[in-house]
Amino acid sequence: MNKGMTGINKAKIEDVARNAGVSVATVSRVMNGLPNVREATKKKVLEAMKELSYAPNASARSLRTQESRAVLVTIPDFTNPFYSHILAGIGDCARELDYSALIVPVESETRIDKLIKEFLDSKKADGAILLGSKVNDDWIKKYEEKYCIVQCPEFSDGTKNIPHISIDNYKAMYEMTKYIQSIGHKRIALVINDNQFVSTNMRYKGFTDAVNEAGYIYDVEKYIYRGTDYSFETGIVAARQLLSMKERPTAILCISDIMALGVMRGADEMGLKIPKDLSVTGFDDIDFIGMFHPSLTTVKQPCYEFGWESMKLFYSCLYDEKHETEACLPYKIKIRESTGKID
Amino acid sequence: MNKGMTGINKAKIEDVARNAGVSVATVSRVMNGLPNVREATKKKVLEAMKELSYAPNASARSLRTQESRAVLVTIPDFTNPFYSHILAGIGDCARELDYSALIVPVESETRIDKLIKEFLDSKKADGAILLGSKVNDDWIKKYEEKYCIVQCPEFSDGTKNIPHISIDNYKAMYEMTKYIQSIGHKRIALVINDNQFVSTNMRYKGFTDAVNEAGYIYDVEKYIYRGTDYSFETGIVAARQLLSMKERPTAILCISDIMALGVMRGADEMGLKIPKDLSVTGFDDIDFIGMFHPSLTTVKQPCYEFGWESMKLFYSCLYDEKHETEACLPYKIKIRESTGKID
DNA sequence: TTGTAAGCGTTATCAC
DNA sequence: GTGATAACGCTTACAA
Repeated sequence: MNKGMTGINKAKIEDVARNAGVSVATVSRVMNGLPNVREATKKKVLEAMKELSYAPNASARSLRTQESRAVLVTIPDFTNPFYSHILAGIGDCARELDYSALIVPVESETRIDKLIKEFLDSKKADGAILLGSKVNDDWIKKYEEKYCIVQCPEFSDGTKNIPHISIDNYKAMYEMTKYIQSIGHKRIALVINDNQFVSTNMRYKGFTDAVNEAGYIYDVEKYIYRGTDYSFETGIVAARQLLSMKERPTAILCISDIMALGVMRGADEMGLKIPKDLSVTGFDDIDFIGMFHPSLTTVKQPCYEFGWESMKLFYSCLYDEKHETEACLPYKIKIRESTGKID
Repeated sequence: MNKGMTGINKAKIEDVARNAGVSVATVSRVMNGLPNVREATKKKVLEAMKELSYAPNASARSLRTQESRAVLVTIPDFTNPFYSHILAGIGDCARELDYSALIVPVESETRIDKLIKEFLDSKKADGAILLGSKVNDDWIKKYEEKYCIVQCPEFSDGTKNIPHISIDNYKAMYEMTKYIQSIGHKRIALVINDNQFVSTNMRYKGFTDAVNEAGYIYDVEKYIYRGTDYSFETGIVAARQLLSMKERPTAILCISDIMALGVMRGADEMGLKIPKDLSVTGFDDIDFIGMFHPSLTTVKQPCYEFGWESMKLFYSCLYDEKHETEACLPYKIKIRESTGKID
């Protein structure tokens, strides 16, 4: 290294000790707020530290204490706005707890697997927060005993006892469906996908239960469109298909906002007005849907809190003897212009 | 710590050495790919490492080598999609170079200042990549000699000699304006803001130079709206004001996509059709503008590459005796539906 | 080609 | 209350 090598003239604990006329042990005690240091001594040390603008060496400390005070965060897709607020929450909370977040983009399960091994075994991080775990990511169990792992806001099926943060996806979708029914809709469609997220399954169940309870439609499945992703294009295609049924739905519920925007576009192409001819709902309440017209009725997920609470839970797992293993955060149904009454 | 404390039974270099029947020095040589190791010895060591699933302790290594192999990345706003691809680029390249990215959200200059001091002085990171530096962030100079700092894609005025990555904002806006003129527009407006980014100033100059050269309007400033941010709302307000002038502009250029979307909304409210009555352009080409109608003509910034190249430049600053101090990446003007000919 | 040993900057266990 | 000093796990002269 060229620069940074300049660390040569950086003050170390020994320098502070000499400058304050005490031993390194005392300096260490002051730094770490340990008891049994006379007030006058403490003051001397603090002054010496300031004078030398001393900063303790993180590696030395980690080596000695066996903790890195860093957390590995694996993120499937940086460009998905859904994760942005989560990262912000993790980042802010980590800072508060004096932890560093090592945020690493990963696309495949095998890569996450390797990454965890690499970062945790080498003690670059004390544990991990995994964003977007798939239902069958059972390999996570391997690490569960050795390390502190938090999953957010998805979690794998075989790891329910591993700490995780989420909302009650079942209840959210159930409630949304009930709301749509309450304003008169009977033929209600669902746009979903075949990914491996636990949230998808839960939302599906919430929807079908609500529909079946109402008893309006006999074959729920006829009104379910399954895409392969959460995309705008999938939404368009879904709308085209669902809206050309002979008995077309009067409401289309989507498991993502982006899909819902696609559905609205598809409906628009077919000359349908929202919400007069069709009600549409999304899921997530991502930032930029505020720029669309009509504004979208959706389920607001507490993304920033997802992040913040994940970090807190992570910390608690590491340091508290007794700690929660999961947290279910409150969501909020946001009723806006894209849904309306049926006469 | 509860877990992670389990590091007790982790293999260390000494264990590998014993297991392979060699000294720790030899194991270290093998690990680091140093020459002068007999092939047979190397094989023995590699086997022992695998058998014990040995992972070198990062802190010990950092302490000894005086390098953390981590880079601090300060990001003003996680939720701004513009930064997402940059982070992805940094993350991927860092991984390639075996570096960790410590991504920290920061809102104020003073906090960045503190953060740099804290992370670099304590050797948590070997240097920093600063996202979104303001023109007058001259405090950065303090660190320039001691540490490797890269700015991207904005940079402060007094630090032009400090490594940075960007596009030629002047040229991009100049070209865009020329294009708009080439399709017949004479009264061209600009929506800008009073932030402290160097890119804003450059785009402003590019615009005014192009307009003045053409000589269509005498008072360029009359057609410039200055907001306080890059927001959708600012775009709406700008449109309302600009479009109610007695000689209203036939084209409105914006320095961000979001603002341009706002302008389109504002124009829509006033009953104007795009591009028949008004041409609109944005800047950035952020992902989700693809979902808007009409599709937006804009300047595509190479965000992922911004990130990737920043990381490469950072690395090069650290390890290459001779290295570039800046990189100007190619942008691309994307002509879509929001701009059209004037008869 | 390989081994020995010093040292990186802390923390923590003893003495005093 | 305070001070020596032995780790923590690695890299790297220097010796062999």
